[in-house]
Amino acid sequence: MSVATENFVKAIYKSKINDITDTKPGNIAKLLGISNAAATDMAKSLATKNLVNYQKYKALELTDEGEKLALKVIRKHRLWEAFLHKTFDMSLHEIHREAELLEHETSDFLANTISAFLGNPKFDPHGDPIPNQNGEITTKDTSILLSKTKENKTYVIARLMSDDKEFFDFCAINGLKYGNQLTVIKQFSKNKMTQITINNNTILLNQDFTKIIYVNETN
Amino acid sequence: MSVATENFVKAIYKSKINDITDTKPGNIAKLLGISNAAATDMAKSLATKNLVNYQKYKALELTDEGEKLALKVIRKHRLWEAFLHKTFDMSLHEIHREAELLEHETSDFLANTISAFLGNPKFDPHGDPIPNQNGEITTKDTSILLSKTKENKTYVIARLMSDDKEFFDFCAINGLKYGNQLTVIKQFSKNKMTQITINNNTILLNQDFTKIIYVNETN
DNA sequence: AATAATATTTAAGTAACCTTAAAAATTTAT
DNA sequence: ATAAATTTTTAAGGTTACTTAAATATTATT
Repeated sequence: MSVATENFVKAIYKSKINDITDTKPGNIAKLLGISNAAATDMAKSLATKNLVNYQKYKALELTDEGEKLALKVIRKHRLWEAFLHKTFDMSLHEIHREAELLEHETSDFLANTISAFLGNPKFDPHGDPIPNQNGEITTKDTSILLSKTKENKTYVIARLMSDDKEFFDFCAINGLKYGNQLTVIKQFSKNKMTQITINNNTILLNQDFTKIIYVNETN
Repeated sequence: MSVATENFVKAIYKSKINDITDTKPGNIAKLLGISNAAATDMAKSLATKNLVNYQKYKALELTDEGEKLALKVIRKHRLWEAFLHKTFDMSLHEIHREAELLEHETSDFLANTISAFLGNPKFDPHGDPIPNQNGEITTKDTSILLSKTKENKTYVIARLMSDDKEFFDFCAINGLKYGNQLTVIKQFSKNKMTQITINNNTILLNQDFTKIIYVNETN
Protein backbone atom coordinates (compact mmCIF):
# COMPACT_ATOMS: atom_id res chain seq x y z
CA MET A 1 0.00 0.00 0.00
CA SER A 2 1.15 3.56 -0.71
CA VAL A 3 2.45 5.94 1.94
CA ALA A 4 -0.67 8.11 1.47
CA THR A 5 -2.95 5.12 2.06
CA GLU A 6 -1.03 3.92 5.10
CA ASN A 7 -1.05 7.36 6.69
CA PHE A 8 -4.76 7.78 5.95
CA VAL A 9 -5.86 4.58 7.70
CA LYS A 10 -3.44 5.34 10.53
CA ALA A 11 -5.07 8.75 11.05
CA ILE A 12 -8.55 7.20 11.26
CA TYR A 13 -7.31 4.53 13.66
CA LYS A 14 -5.60 7.06 15.93
CA SER A 15 -8.72 9.23 16.04
CA LYS A 16 -10.77 6.28 17.19
CA ILE A 17 -8.19 5.35 19.86
CA ASN A 18 -8.12 8.92 21.15
CA ASP A 19 -11.94 8.91 21.49
CA ILE A 20 -12.28 11.42 18.70
CA THR A 21 -15.53 10.08 17.31
CA ASP A 22 -15.79 12.70 14.60
CA THR A 23 -13.72 11.07 11.89
CA LYS A 24 -15.37 12.98 9.07
CA PRO A 25 -13.01 13.78 6.17
CA GLY A 26 -12.31 17.30 7.45
CA ASN A 27 -10.80 16.11 10.71
CA ILE A 28 -8.67 13.46 9.03
CA ALA A 29 -7.57 16.13 6.53
CA LYS A 30 -6.40 18.34 9.42
CA LEU A 31 -4.36 15.50 10.92
CA LEU A 32 -2.66 14.82 7.59
CA GLY A 33 -2.27 18.43 6.46
CA ILE A 34 -4.26 17.98 3.26
CA SER A 35 -7.43 19.66 1.95
CA ASN A 36 -10.93 18.45 2.81
CA ALA A 37 -11.48 17.66 -0.84
CA ALA A 38 -8.42 15.43 -0.93
CA ALA A 39 -9.61 13.56 2.15
CA THR A 40 -13.04 12.97 0.61
CA ASP A 41 -11.43 11.68 -2.59
CA MET A 42 -9.12 9.42 -0.63
CA ALA A 43 -11.98 8.05 1.47
CA LYS A 44 -13.90 7.13 -1.67
CA SER A 45 -10.86 5.55 -3.23
CA LEU A 46 -10.07 3.50 -0.12
CA ALA A 47 -13.71 2.40 0.06
CA THR A 48 -13.30 0.70 -3.33
CA LYS A 49 -10.27 -1.11 -1.85
CA ASN A 50 -12.38 -2.23 1.11
CA LEU A 51 -10.24 -0.41 3.65
CA VAL A 52 -12.74 2.28 4.68
CA ASN A 53 -16.52 2.41 5.03
CA TYR A 54 -17.65 5.60 3.31
CA GLN A 55 -21.11 7.16 3.41
CA LYS A 56 -21.67 10.73 2.27
CA TYR A 57 -21.53 13.24 5.13
CA LYS A 58 -20.90 10.50 7.69
CA ALA A 59 -17.85 9.80 9.84
CA LEU A 60 -15.26 7.51 8.23
CA GLU A 61 -14.78 4.05 9.64
CA LEU A 62 -12.11 1.46 8.99
CA THR A 63 -13.12 -1.96 7.75
CA ASP A 64 -11.52 -4.94 9.52
CA GLU A 65 -9.01 -4.98 6.68
CA GLY A 66 -8.33 -1.27 7.06
CA GLU A 67 -7.77 -1.60 10.79
CA LYS A 68 -5.40 -4.50 10.23
CA LEU A 69 -3.39 -2.40 7.77
CA ALA A 70 -3.24 0.51 10.25
CA LEU A 71 -2.07 -1.81 13.03
CA LYS A 72 0.60 -3.37 10.86
CA VAL A 73 2.03 0.06 10.07
CA ILE A 74 1.77 1.05 13.74
CA ARG A 75 3.62 -2.17 14.65
CA LYS A 76 6.52 -1.15 12.43
CA HIS A 77 6.47 2.40 13.80
CA ARG A 78 6.62 1.27 17.42
CA LEU A 79 9.24 -1.40 16.79
CA TRP A 80 11.48 1.23 15.19
CA GLU A 81 10.90 3.54 18.15
CA ALA A 82 11.82 0.82 20.62
CA PHE A 83 14.88 -0.13 18.58
CA LEU A 84 16.22 3.39 17.99
CA HIS A 85 15.69 4.29 21.63
CA LYS A 86 17.47 1.22 22.96
CA THR A 87 20.25 0.88 20.41
CA PHE A 88 21.09 4.50 19.65
CA ASP A 89 19.74 6.13 22.80
CA MET A 90 17.68 8.56 20.72
CA SER A 91 15.18 10.83 22.46
CA LEU A 92 11.44 10.15 22.44
CA HIS A 93 11.00 13.00 19.98
CA GLU A 94 13.69 11.84 17.58
CA ILE A 95 12.51 8.22 17.49
CA HIS A 96 9.01 9.35 16.53
CA ARG A 97 10.30 11.52 13.69
CA GLU A 98 12.49 8.75 12.24
CA ALA A 99 9.90 5.98 12.72
CA GLU A 100 7.32 8.07 10.86
CA LEU A 101 9.47 7.68 7.73
CA LEU A 102 10.88 4.18 8.18
CA GLU A 103 7.52 2.53 9.00
CA HIS A 104 6.43 2.61 5.35
CA GLU A 105 9.55 0.97 3.92
CA THR A 106 9.99 -1.84 6.41
CA SER A 107 9.40 -5.41 5.26
CA ASP A 108 7.56 -7.86 7.52
CA PHE A 109 10.81 -9.81 7.61
CA LEU A 110 12.78 -6.85 8.95
CA ALA A 111 10.04 -5.96 11.47
CA ASN A 112 10.10 -9.49 12.84
CA THR A 113 13.90 -9.41 13.00
CA ILE A 114 13.84 -6.17 14.99
CA SER A 115 11.16 -7.57 17.29
CA ALA A 116 13.15 -10.74 18.00
CA PHE A 117 16.33 -8.70 18.56
CA LEU A 118 14.51 -6.69 21.23
CA GLY A 119 13.02 -9.79 22.85
CA ASN A 120 9.56 -9.25 21.36
CA PRO A 121 8.66 -6.25 23.51
CA LYS A 122 5.00 -5.57 24.20
CA PHE A 123 5.37 -1.79 24.61
CA ASP A 124 7.35 0.98 22.92
CA PRO A 125 9.28 3.70 24.83
CA HIS A 126 6.15 5.89 25.00
CA GLY A 127 4.28 3.03 26.66
CA ASP A 128 2.14 2.33 23.60
CA PRO A 129 1.42 -1.34 22.91
CA ILE A 130 3.17 -2.99 19.93
CA PRO A 131 0.75 -5.03 17.78
CA ASN A 132 1.82 -8.56 16.79
CA GLN A 133 2.56 -9.55 13.19
CA ASN A 134 -1.12 -10.23 12.53
CA GLY A 135 -2.04 -6.68 13.51
CA GLU A 136 -3.49 -7.60 16.90
CA ILE A 137 -2.93 -5.93 20.27
CA THR A 138 -3.03 -8.68 22.88
CA THR A 139 -2.16 -6.63 25.96
CA LYS A 140 -5.01 -4.96 27.79
CA ASP A 141 -4.66 -1.38 28.88
CA THR A 142 -5.59 -0.56 32.48
CA SER A 143 -3.83 2.80 32.62
CA ILE A 144 -5.58 6.01 33.70
CA LEU A 145 -4.84 9.67 33.10
CA LEU A 146 -2.64 11.37 35.68
CA SER A 147 -5.41 13.95 36.03
CA LYS A 148 -7.70 11.21 37.40
CA THR A 149 -5.37 9.75 40.02
CA LYS A 150 -5.91 9.82 43.80
CA GLU A 151 -3.86 11.78 46.31
CA ASN A 152 -1.17 10.02 48.34
CA LYS A 153 -0.98 7.06 46.02
CA THR A 154 2.00 5.76 44.04
CA TYR A 155 1.74 4.95 40.34
CA VAL A 156 3.91 3.66 37.48
CA ILE A 157 4.15 5.68 34.27
CA ALA A 158 2.41 3.73 31.51
CA ARG A 159 2.20 6.06 28.49
CA LEU A 160 3.45 9.44 27.31
CA MET A 161 1.05 10.43 24.54
CA SER A 162 2.72 13.23 22.61
CA ASP A 163 4.89 14.04 19.62
CA ASP A 164 6.13 17.30 21.09
CA LYS A 165 9.86 17.85 21.55
CA GLU A 166 9.47 20.26 24.47
CA PHE A 167 7.28 17.83 26.37
CA PHE A 168 9.80 15.02 25.94
CA ASP A 169 12.68 17.29 26.92
CA PHE A 170 10.77 18.13 30.11
CA CYS A 171 10.14 14.42 30.72
CA ALA A 172 13.81 13.53 30.22
CA ILE A 173 14.98 16.22 32.67
CA ASN A 174 12.49 15.19 35.36
CA GLY A 175 12.66 11.42 35.09
CA LEU A 176 9.19 11.08 33.59
CA LYS A 177 9.87 7.87 31.69
CA TYR A 178 7.90 4.75 30.83
CA GLY A 179 8.12 2.35 33.81
CA ASN A 180 9.25 4.92 36.40
CA GLN A 181 7.37 5.45 39.69
CA LEU A 182 5.73 8.65 40.90
CA THR A 183 3.57 9.63 43.87
CA VAL A 184 0.57 11.92 43.58
CA ILE A 185 0.66 14.48 46.42
CA LYS A 186 -2.31 16.69 45.66
CA GLN A 187 -5.01 17.24 43.04
CA PHE A 188 -5.86 20.93 42.69
CA SER A 189 -9.30 20.40 41.21
CA LYS A 190 -10.17 24.07 40.81
CA ASN A 191 -6.95 24.94 38.93
CA LYS A 192 -6.77 21.52 37.28
CA MET A 193 -3.20 20.98 38.42
CA THR A 194 -1.58 17.86 39.87
CA GLN A 195 1.33 17.84 42.30
CA ILE A 196 3.60 14.80 42.17
CA THR A 197 6.94 13.65 43.51
CA ILE A 198 9.35 11.74 41.32
CA ASN A 199 13.05 11.06 42.00
CA ASN A 200 12.64 13.03 45.27
CA ASN A 201 11.60 16.12 43.33
CA THR A 202 8.25 17.84 43.58
CA ILE A 203 6.61 18.90 40.34
CA LEU A 204 3.37 20.73 39.69
CA LEU A 205 1.82 19.71 36.39
CA ASN A 206 -0.98 21.48 34.58
CA GLN A 207 -3.68 19.95 32.43
CA ASP A 208 -1.58 20.07 29.24
CA PHE A 209 0.59 17.41 30.86
CA THR A 210 -1.83 15.46 33.08
CA LYS A 211 -4.04 14.79 30.05
CA ILE A 212 -1.28 13.06 28.09
CA ILE A 213 0.45 11.11 30.88
CA TYR A 214 -1.09 7.73 31.69
CA VAL A 215 -0.23 5.69 34.79
CA ASN A 216 -1.01 2.33 36.36
CA GLU A 217 -1.65 1.66 40.03
CA THR A 218 1.11 -0.17 41.86
CA ASN A 219 0.07 -3.47 43.38
CA MET B 1 14.25 14.24 -3.67
CA SER B 2 11.73 11.61 -4.75
CA VAL B 3 12.46 7.89 -4.77
CA ALA B 4 12.30 7.90 -8.58
CA THR B 5 14.86 10.70 -8.80
CA GLU B 6 17.21 9.08 -6.30
CA ASN B 7 17.09 5.75 -8.09
CA PHE B 8 17.64 7.44 -11.45
CA VAL B 9 20.83 9.24 -10.46
CA LYS B 10 21.99 6.09 -8.65
CA ALA B 11 21.56 4.06 -11.86
CA ILE B 12 23.65 6.55 -13.87
CA TYR B 13 26.33 6.61 -11.19
CA LYS B 14 26.52 2.80 -10.99
CA SER B 15 26.81 2.51 -14.77
CA LYS B 16 29.78 4.87 -14.74
CA ILE B 17 31.43 2.96 -11.87
CA ASN B 18 30.98 -0.35 -13.70
CA ASP B 19 32.63 1.11 -16.83
CA ILE B 20 29.38 1.01 -18.73
CA THR B 21 29.97 4.13 -20.77
CA ASP B 22 26.70 3.88 -22.67
CA THR B 23 24.38 5.65 -20.25
CA LYS B 24 21.84 6.56 -22.90
CA PRO B 25 18.26 6.56 -21.59
CA GLY B 26 17.56 3.04 -22.88
CA ASN B 27 20.22 1.44 -20.71
CA ILE B 28 19.17 3.36 -17.62
CA ALA B 29 15.58 2.35 -18.37
CA LYS B 30 16.61 -1.32 -18.41
CA LEU B 31 18.33 -1.01 -15.02
CA LEU B 32 15.24 0.59 -13.50
CA GLY B 33 12.63 -1.55 -15.26
CA ILE B 34 10.88 1.41 -16.91
CA SER B 35 10.23 2.28 -20.56
CA ASN B 36 12.72 4.18 -22.72
CA ALA B 37 10.23 7.01 -23.02
CA ALA B 38 9.98 7.32 -19.25
CA ALA B 39 13.76 7.48 -18.97
CA THR B 40 13.97 10.25 -21.60
CA ASP B 41 11.27 12.21 -19.78
CA MET B 42 13.03 11.76 -16.48
CA ALA B 43 16.38 12.81 -17.92
CA LYS B 44 14.85 16.05 -19.25
CA SER B 45 13.14 16.70 -15.96
CA LEU B 46 16.31 16.12 -13.93
CA ALA B 47 18.23 18.37 -16.32
CA THR B 48 15.99 21.28 -15.30
CA LYS B 49 16.89 20.48 -11.70
CA ASN B 50 20.60 20.55 -12.58
CA LEU B 51 21.18 16.92 -11.62
CA VAL B 52 21.77 15.51 -15.12
CA ASN B 53 23.37 16.85 -18.29
CA TYR B 54 20.99 16.02 -21.11
CA GLN B 55 21.64 16.33 -24.83
CA LYS B 56 19.39 14.64 -27.36
CA TYR B 57 20.66 11.20 -28.42
CA LYS B 58 23.71 11.48 -26.20
CA ALA B 59 24.70 9.46 -23.13
CA LEU B 60 23.42 10.87 -19.83
CA GLU B 61 25.89 12.38 -17.40
CA LEU B 62 25.48 13.43 -13.81
CA THR B 63 26.27 17.01 -12.85
CA ASP B 64 28.42 17.48 -9.73
CA GLU B 65 25.18 18.00 -7.85
CA GLY B 66 23.66 14.83 -9.31
CA GLU B 67 26.70 12.77 -8.38
CA LYS B 68 26.62 14.14 -4.86
CA LEU B 69 22.97 13.14 -4.53
CA ALA B 70 23.74 9.63 -5.84
CA LEU B 71 26.61 9.25 -3.37
CA LYS B 72 24.50 10.43 -0.46
CA VAL B 73 21.88 7.79 -1.25
CA ILE B 74 24.60 5.16 -1.72
CA ARG B 75 26.06 6.18 1.66
CA LYS B 76 22.74 5.43 3.34
CA HIS B 77 22.38 2.17 1.43
CA ARG B 78 25.81 0.91 2.48
CA LEU B 79 25.47 2.05 6.08
CA TRP B 80 22.22 0.11 6.34
CA GLU B 81 23.90 -2.94 4.81
CA ALA B 82 26.77 -2.76 7.28
CA PHE B 83 24.38 -2.25 10.17
CA LEU B 84 21.91 -5.01 9.29
CA HIS B 85 24.73 -7.46 8.63
CA LYS B 86 26.50 -6.75 11.90
CA THR B 87 23.52 -6.29 14.22
CA PHE B 88 21.03 -8.82 12.84
CA ASP B 89 23.45 -11.16 11.06
CA MET B 90 21.44 -10.85 7.86
CA SER B 91 22.81 -12.39 4.65
CA LEU B 92 24.43 -10.29 1.94
CA HIS B 93 21.36 -10.77 -0.20
CA GLU B 94 18.88 -9.77 2.50
CA ILE B 95 20.77 -6.62 3.50
CA HIS B 96 20.75 -5.40 -0.10
CA ARG B 97 17.01 -5.93 -0.44
CA GLU B 98 16.20 -4.08 2.80
CA ALA B 99 18.71 -1.26 2.22
CA GLU B 100 17.21 -0.65 -1.22
CA LEU B 101 13.99 0.46 0.53
CA LEU B 102 15.36 2.12 3.67
CA GLU B 103 17.95 4.28 1.86
CA HIS B 104 15.27 6.71 0.62
CA GLU B 105 13.67 7.34 4.01
CA THR B 106 16.77 7.79 6.13
CA SER B 107 17.55 11.24 7.52
CA ASP B 108 21.14 12.52 7.54
CA PHE B 109 20.87 12.49 11.32
CA LEU B 110 20.01 8.78 11.41
CA ALA B 111 22.69 7.93 8.84
CA ASN B 112 25.33 9.68 10.95
CA THR B 113 24.05 7.90 14.07
CA ILE B 114 24.36 4.50 12.38
CA SER B 115 27.81 5.38 11.10
CA ALA B 116 29.04 6.42 14.56
CA PHE B 117 27.48 3.29 16.12
CA LEU B 118 29.50 1.14 13.71
CA GLY B 119 32.72 3.12 14.32
CA ASN B 120 32.49 5.03 11.02
CA PRO B 121 33.32 2.05 8.79
CA LYS B 122 34.93 2.74 5.42
CA PHE B 123 33.52 -0.35 3.68
CA ASP B 124 30.22 -2.25 3.66
CA PRO B 125 29.95 -6.07 3.90
CA HIS B 126 30.30 -6.40 0.10
CA GLY B 127 33.57 -4.48 0.29
CA ASP B 128 32.10 -1.38 -1.35
CA PRO B 129 33.34 1.95 0.03
CA ILE B 130 30.95 4.03 2.16
CA PRO B 131 30.90 7.72 1.11
CA ASN B 132 31.20 10.33 3.87
CA GLN B 133 28.39 12.73 4.76
CA ASN B 134 29.45 15.14 2.03
CA GLY B 135 29.09 12.45 -0.61
CA GLU B 136 32.81 11.85 -1.04
CA ILE B 137 34.70 8.55 -1.25
CA THR B 138 38.09 9.10 0.39
CA THR B 139 39.45 5.55 0.20
CA LYS B 140 41.30 4.56 -2.93
CA ASP B 141 40.58 1.21 -4.52
CA THR B 142 43.56 -0.99 -5.41
CA SER B 143 41.61 -4.23 -5.79
CA ILE B 144 41.80 -6.39 -8.92
CA LEU B 145 39.49 -9.01 -10.36
CA LEU B 146 40.09 -12.60 -9.24
CA SER B 147 40.31 -13.50 -12.94
CA LYS B 148 43.42 -11.33 -13.22
CA THR B 149 45.38 -12.72 -10.25
CA LYS B 150 48.66 -14.64 -10.42
CA GLU B 151 49.17 -18.29 -9.56
CA ASN B 152 50.61 -19.28 -6.17
CA LYS B 153 49.86 -15.91 -4.61
CA THR B 154 47.71 -15.14 -1.59
CA TYR B 155 45.06 -12.37 -1.68
CA VAL B 156 42.44 -10.78 0.58
CA ILE B 157 38.85 -10.56 -0.61
CA ALA B 158 38.02 -6.89 -1.22
CA ARG B 159 34.62 -6.81 -2.95
CA LEU B 160 31.77 -9.13 -3.87
CA MET B 161 29.94 -7.27 -6.64
CA SER B 162 26.55 -8.91 -6.98
CA ASP B 163 22.92 -8.76 -5.88
CA ASP B 164 22.32 -12.45 -6.55
CA LYS B 165 21.10 -14.67 -3.72
CA GLU B 166 22.64 -17.85 -5.15
CA PHE B 167 26.06 -16.24 -5.43
CA PHE B 168 25.94 -15.04 -1.82
CA ASP B 169 24.73 -18.44 -0.63
CA PHE B 170 27.74 -19.97 -2.38
CA CYS B 171 30.04 -17.41 -0.77
CA ALA B 172 28.63 -18.05 2.70
CA ILE B 173 29.09 -21.82 2.37
CA ASN B 174 32.67 -21.52 1.13
CA GLY B 175 33.97 -18.75 3.37
CA LEU B 176 34.16 -16.20 0.56
CA LYS B 177 33.72 -13.15 2.70
CA TYR B 178 35.03 -9.59 2.72
CA GLY B 179 38.42 -9.58 4.46
CA ASN B 180 39.07 -13.34 4.21
CA GLN B 181 42.26 -14.74 2.64
CA LEU B 182 42.50 -17.04 -0.35
CA THR B 183 45.35 -18.49 -2.43
CA VAL B 184 45.24 -18.73 -6.20
CA ILE B 185 46.45 -22.20 -7.27
CA LYS B 186 45.96 -22.12 -11.03
CA GLN B 187 44.57 -19.92 -13.80
CA PHE B 188 43.05 -22.03 -16.56
CA SER B 189 43.28 -19.35 -19.23
CA LYS B 190 41.74 -21.41 -22.03
CA ASN B 191 38.63 -22.36 -20.01
CA LYS B 192 38.64 -19.06 -18.12
CA MET B 193 38.49 -20.81 -14.76
CA THR B 194 40.41 -20.06 -11.57
CA GLN B 195 41.36 -22.59 -8.92
CA ILE B 196 41.74 -21.28 -5.37
CA THR B 197 42.12 -22.60 -1.86
CA ILE B 198 40.23 -20.99 0.99
CA ASN B 199 39.72 -22.44 4.49
CA ASN B 200 41.78 -25.48 3.37
CA ASN B 201 39.27 -26.22 0.63
CA THR B 202 40.01 -26.16 -3.08
CA ILE B 203 37.43 -24.50 -5.31
CA LEU B 204 37.29 -24.12 -9.06
CA LEU B 205 35.53 -20.89 -10.05
CA ASN B 206 34.28 -20.01 -13.51
CA GLN B 207 34.16 -16.59 -15.10
CA ASP B 208 30.70 -15.74 -13.74
CA PHE B 209 32.31 -15.55 -10.31
CA THR B 210 35.89 -14.45 -11.03
CA LYS B 211 34.51 -11.35 -12.79
CA ILE B 212 32.60 -10.16 -9.70
CA ILE B 213 35.10 -11.03 -6.96
CA TYR B 214 37.77 -8.39 -6.31
CA VAL B 215 40.88 -9.02 -4.19
CA ASN B 216 43.90 -7.15 -2.86
CA GLU B 217 47.46 -8.45 -2.71
CA THR B 218 48.75 -9.30 0.75
CA ASN B 219 51.78 -7.37 1.82
C1' DA C 1 26.93 4.27 -49.27
C1' DA C 2 22.40 2.66 -48.96
C1' DT C 3 19.48 -0.02 -46.28
C1' DA C 4 18.01 -2.50 -42.35
C1' DA C 5 17.83 -2.73 -37.50
C1' DT C 6 17.79 -0.46 -33.29
C1' DA C 7 17.30 3.24 -30.09
C1' DT C 8 15.54 7.73 -28.91
C1' DT C 9 12.23 11.05 -28.87
C1' DT C 10 7.64 12.91 -29.23
C1' DA C 11 2.80 12.57 -28.54
C1' DA C 12 -1.15 11.18 -26.23
C1' DG C 13 -2.99 9.08 -22.34
C1' DT C 14 -3.47 7.00 -17.38
C1' DA C 15 -3.40 6.75 -12.27
C1' DA C 16 -2.35 8.54 -7.76
C1' DC C 17 -2.50 12.38 -4.99
C1' DC C 18 -2.89 16.64 -4.40
C1' DT C 19 -4.96 21.85 -5.21
C1' DT C 20 -8.72 25.81 -5.34
C1' DA C 21 -13.42 27.33 -6.14
C1' DA C 22 -18.25 26.62 -6.30
C1' DA C 23 -22.38 23.91 -5.10
C1' DA C 24 -24.87 21.26 -1.75
C1' DA C 25 -25.77 19.43 2.64
C1' DT C 26 -25.38 19.58 7.56
C1' DT C 27 -24.83 21.83 11.91
C1' DT C 28 -25.22 25.79 14.95
C1' DA C 29 -27.28 29.85 16.69
C1' DT C 30 -30.87 32.93 17.32
C1' DA D 1 -38.00 26.99 12.83
C1' DT D 2 -35.38 29.67 10.07
C1' DA D 3 -31.16 31.90 8.92
C1' DA D 4 -26.28 31.89 9.31
C1' DA D 5 -22.13 29.45 9.64
C1' DT D 6 -19.59 25.54 8.73
C1' DT D 7 -18.46 21.37 6.51
C1' DT D 8 -18.68 18.15 2.81
C1' DT D 9 -18.90 17.19 -1.79
C1' DT D 10 -18.33 18.00 -6.63
C1' DA D 11 -15.88 19.94 -10.44
C1' DA D 12 -11.97 21.31 -12.85
C1' DG D 13 -7.17 21.42 -12.92
C1' DG D 14 -2.00 20.51 -11.79
C1' DT D 15 2.18 17.46 -11.01
C1' DT D 16 4.83 13.30 -11.00
C1' DA D 17 5.87 9.17 -12.89
C1' DC D 18 4.70 6.10 -15.59
C1' DT D 19 2.48 3.63 -20.22
C1' DT D 20 2.00 2.49 -25.52
C1' DA D 21 2.35 3.90 -30.31
C1' DA D 22 4.24 6.56 -33.92
C1' DA D 23 7.84 9.54 -35.75
C1' DT D 24 12.62 10.46 -36.04
C1' DA D 25 17.42 9.89 -35.48
C1' DT D 26 21.38 6.87 -34.89
C1' DT D 27 23.97 2.69 -35.48
C1' DA D 28 25.04 -1.57 -37.75
C1' DT D 29 25.20 -4.48 -41.82
C1' DT D 30 26.02 -5.80 -46.31
